[in-house]
Amino acid sequence: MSPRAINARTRLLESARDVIRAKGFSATSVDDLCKTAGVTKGAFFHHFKSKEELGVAAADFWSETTAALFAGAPYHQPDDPYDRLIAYLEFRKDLLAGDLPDYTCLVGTMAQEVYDSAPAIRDACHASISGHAMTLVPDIRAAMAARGVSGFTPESLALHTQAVLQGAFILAKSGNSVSFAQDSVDHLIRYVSMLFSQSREEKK
Amino acid sequence: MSPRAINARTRLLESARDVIRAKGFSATSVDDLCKTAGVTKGAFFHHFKSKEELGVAAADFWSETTAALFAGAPYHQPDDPYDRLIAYLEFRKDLLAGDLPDYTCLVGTMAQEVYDSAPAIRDACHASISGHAMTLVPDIRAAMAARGVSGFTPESLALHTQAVLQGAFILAKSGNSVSFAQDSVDHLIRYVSMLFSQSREEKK
DNA sequence: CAAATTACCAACCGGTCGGTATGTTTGCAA
DNA sequence: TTGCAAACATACCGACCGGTTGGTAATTTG
Repeated sequence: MSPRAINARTRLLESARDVIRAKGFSATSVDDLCKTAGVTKGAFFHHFKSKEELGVAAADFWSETTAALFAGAPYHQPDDPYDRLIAYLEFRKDLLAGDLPDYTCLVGTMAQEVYDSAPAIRDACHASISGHAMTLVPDIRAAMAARGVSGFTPESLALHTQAVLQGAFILAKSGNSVSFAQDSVDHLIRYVSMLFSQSREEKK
Repeated sequence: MSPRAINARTRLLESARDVIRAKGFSATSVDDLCKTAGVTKGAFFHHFKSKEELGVAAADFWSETTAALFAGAPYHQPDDPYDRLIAYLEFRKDLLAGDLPDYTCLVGTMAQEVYDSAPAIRDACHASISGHAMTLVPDIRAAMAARGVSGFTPESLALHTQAVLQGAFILAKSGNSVSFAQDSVDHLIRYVSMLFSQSREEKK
């Protein structure tokens, strides 16, 4: 790929990431993206055969960049799987900074909009959310085993953390304040810490 | 208001409720709504001065109809506030039936899309979510007092339940399966039951 | 009952949408 | 140097968008 190609295609994907998070997928026009990326419409349709294909590519791009972000994050350092899980949630809470469109989730936003009109985008969004959740499963499974916790699957708890985060974004958007999201993540952290607390044998 | 008016305006709001939940706000055209409601575009702009005003009216309509639904629901019957709270969550889980667009939340869908392009709609959505959440606060507060639970506000827990539900809808849509939502509500019920379990004094 | 108001309609408007047709430029290989 | 494909740019299209128009029919009001 030539240097020019890297710039145009990548800049379009970065523009999609930013503009779609702010305006939504449907309300974002191809011209919007071209203008933001500083390319022409011809370049757009050279790299993506349709707006829908860009949506899929944007979801995949999101998967890759967020995977790199989380892989390099410090929450993997604790030795205990449970501590790593809590550190992950604290890390997610710390990410709730800056302007609203900067910390919300591209694929959560898109999935809601296109789930019945663009199945390909929806599937890419699901793969992104689910794929990220699955990175938590080994630690959840190990923590459950180490502390004798049962009654649910590791996968369901991993997905539940993502559900809380997605819901927290919606509350933050509608209420126009990040504090709604922070409060919900606090409840999630409390839930996980209670799930794995040593005194669970006390439950009736 | 004349019979004719009731029909056209209400049918437009009902169409908005159904079509927007399926396609999203931006992707829903005024012509779509008119065709679904069986009225002309002139009638649409007679009742609503803009598409945005319809969005606000649809959010308000949603608030009213869901308030009536929950007011008449059976989860208010238990004598204990905690039991009522659990019954509410079970009721929400029972509502997860039928096709996806039938049980998802109109205002959660809209808020995500329009939060920076149509503040009036966003505020109406927030009022709807928040207003419904606040109906849970008295029971949460009473349950906290009765069982000596503290460490968070009743309001934050009420909003957290809505965050989980909104996030559950996103997972259900992206994964195209209601089971994702049901699993998350199960985790929420487990969280609430642990919060108010009698053995909480065991916590370290 | 006449006047005013509301409810509604069909046709239409300027503008924007996603997408295409047809170039021109660039980088690289032979 | 030339050939050639990929990487862009320009100009444009038909369809559709939200919204407006001028008008008619029904209802309410004094």
